[in-house]
Amino acid sequence: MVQKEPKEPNTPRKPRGRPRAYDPEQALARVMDAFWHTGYSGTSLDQLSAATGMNRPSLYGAFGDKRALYLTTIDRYIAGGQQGMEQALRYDLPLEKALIELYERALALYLPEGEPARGCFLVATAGTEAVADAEVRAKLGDALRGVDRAFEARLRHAQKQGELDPAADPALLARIATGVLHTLAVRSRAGDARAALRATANGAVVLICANKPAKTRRR
Amino acid sequence: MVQKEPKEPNTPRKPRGRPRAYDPEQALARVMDAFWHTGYSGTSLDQLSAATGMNRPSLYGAFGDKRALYLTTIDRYIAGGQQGMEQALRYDLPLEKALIELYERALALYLPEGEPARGCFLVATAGTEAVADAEVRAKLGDALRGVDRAFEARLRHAQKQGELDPAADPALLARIATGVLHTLAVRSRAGDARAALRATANGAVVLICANKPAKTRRR
DNA sequence: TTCTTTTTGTACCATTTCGAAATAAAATGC
DNA sequence: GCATTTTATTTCGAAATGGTACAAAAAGAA
Repeated sequence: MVQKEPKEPNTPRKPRGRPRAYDPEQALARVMDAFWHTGYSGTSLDQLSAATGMNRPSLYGAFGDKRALYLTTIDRYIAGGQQGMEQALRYDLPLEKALIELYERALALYLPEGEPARGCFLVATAGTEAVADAEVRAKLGDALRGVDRAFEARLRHAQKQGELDPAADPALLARIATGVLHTLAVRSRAGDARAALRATANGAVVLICANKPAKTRRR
Repeated sequence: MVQKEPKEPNTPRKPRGRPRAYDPEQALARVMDAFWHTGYSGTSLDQLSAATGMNRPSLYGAFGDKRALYLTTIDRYIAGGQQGMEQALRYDLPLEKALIELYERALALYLPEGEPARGCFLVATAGTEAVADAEVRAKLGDALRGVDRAFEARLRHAQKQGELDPAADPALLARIATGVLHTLAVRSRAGDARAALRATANGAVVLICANKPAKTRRR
């Protein structure tokens, strides 16, 4: 299943049959963009075909039917999101800076330069399908909990570093922090400007970090 | 266009032709439920027909095409939401109680007893269509700003009452408060349990109301 | 009763959509 | 060169979808 690139000096053996004319990774990215734009139900196989340059049978052969293709893009997005969060939630910076960095990256993802605002792929597409599709719902739930956990770990770290009141509840603050991502996701798709979203995020960061240790707290 | 009910002693004149076999209000409610469940693109006219008991031509005659019907349900939801917020954001209660009351009502809406969780109609359906449909996007944006304004007005009131630090930023706190609704909307569709959502909401209320006036703040 | 008005219900149509079969093409291994 | 393997392209077909035409039905008006 996994295909080594010819770049790799390992297993330079070429596969047997006709080489594929597309890059699966790139095709998946295009598919994801299409779903991102018009949602799962709102995107036809023809649109996916046009977006990838592959025709329908190739699409089908490579990734299975429409739903399987969608589930694959979900996994892809979740994997990328986890990686992005790890990179953004800088443990070597003060909590406040790290959170601001993360939200800044989220905004870059939700509002790509020059393109229409698209928000969060999961919130915008999986959120819609989640009620009628248990598997999508499960993936969405797992992803959300993963984000919560990443925030919580970072907040616990800050708490140990003395940046956060020992009495603060990292699990709760984490869910709030995730919630800020959700509202950014929703609002960006609703047409809110980048500056407004940034102001909301920055304000939320102040609020989350306001649980300073008692010493520093008094004004 | 507007039809007086025979209940009204005013204009008891019955309309001219064959009486309609459905109640438009109830039909719209059923249509909204259907869209709520599977989204705009994911819901076919046949499903709407089945949900309302009306056949397609009647649906078309009464509300126009599918998109017009959807836009009507959006307006309906927004109107109901505004009314619900006014009722929930009790000005006669302490801010904290009022916010908890509001989130409790939101949860009742997002997780109806005995039925599958459905979240917020706008976030779940309009959010998906918003990128490709400017009119939906505009309605969604207006609705979000309306919620923000309602929260902000309530927070300003609390500030005047001395419940909130005069230095607090009601506009910002309002956007956070709306954001809590957004995360409840997303998480409920992702399958989160009511208790977990309630805990998140209550915790957020504490955070929002933490901007107590200086006198009360110490501790 | 008969006519008019409005809604309903059946049937229909054009298009889209998803999927699959069949065939052609491009590469490797022998 | 020929067989084999894998992918690409064309084509087809069944079902679903959104929308509409038209006659029957149910009411009031004349």
